Amino acid sequence: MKKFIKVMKALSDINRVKIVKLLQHKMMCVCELQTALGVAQPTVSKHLKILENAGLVVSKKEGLWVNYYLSDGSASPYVASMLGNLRHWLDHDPEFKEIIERLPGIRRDLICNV
Amino acid sequence: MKKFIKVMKALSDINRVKIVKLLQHKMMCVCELQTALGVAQPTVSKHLKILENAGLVVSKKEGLWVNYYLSDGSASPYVASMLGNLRHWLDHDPEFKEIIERLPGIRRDLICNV
DNA sequence: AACTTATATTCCAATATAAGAATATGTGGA
DNA sequence: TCCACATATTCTTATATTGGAATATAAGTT
Repeated sequence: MKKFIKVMKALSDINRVKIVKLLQHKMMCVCELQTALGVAQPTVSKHLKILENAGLVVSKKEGLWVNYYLSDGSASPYVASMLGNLRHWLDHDPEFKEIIERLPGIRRDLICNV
Repeated sequence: MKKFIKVMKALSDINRVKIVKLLQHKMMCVCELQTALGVAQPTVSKHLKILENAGLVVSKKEGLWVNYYLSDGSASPYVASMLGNLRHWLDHDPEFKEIIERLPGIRRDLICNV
């Protein structure tokens, strides 16, 4: 029960849903997500923590960066189902398409001082 | 987008999920739901409004009572999918089983002064 | 070790949510 | 019309959530 509510809450925020949709295209670090969403860095970190806690995303520390990926859904059937559905849901939503179109230009080697 | 978030938010509260699970068994009026959940009547009414607004339940006024039913899912694919999944999800959750077991004894002719 | 950079955490303010008490609304019956 | 009842709404309070500024942490570089 708690698990289910956690997943629902995690997907109740537009920025977190945007993160999920973004991660469908490629793994991303915090600063890339920050640029894509246009919010402060701590805000992104906190949203990611909520998503990770719900089992929707996983993180892998790689050097200075922390890369975030969509989870494989093994956390729970709720996660698996929602990630599956979200693979096509909202694809035609203008609010998303705009971000996804900008996505190719959002690269850490342009944002950060690699 | 707004529609999706609305459905997620509606299902982010344990009492509202309980209402959905209860309505899977039979249509219910507010006072029956109130008894099943053990909360104040206005609380139930407000939760029902949120669920109805998300398209998850529908209400039909019948005399003095307002009966609530699960919606047919036509409101959106999100509603259809979530209602479909919730038909089996959480069935074995102890917090739910307890309520569902009490359900046969919760009848408006015993609660209200018909 | 000192410095830089990416990310996480803490703290605070603004806003949203949830709950119940009190009240309003609407319907049926006397 | 007046009353009783089921439900909805309003109001208030307590709590949760969101966001950003400031700060802390961790890793790489020199």
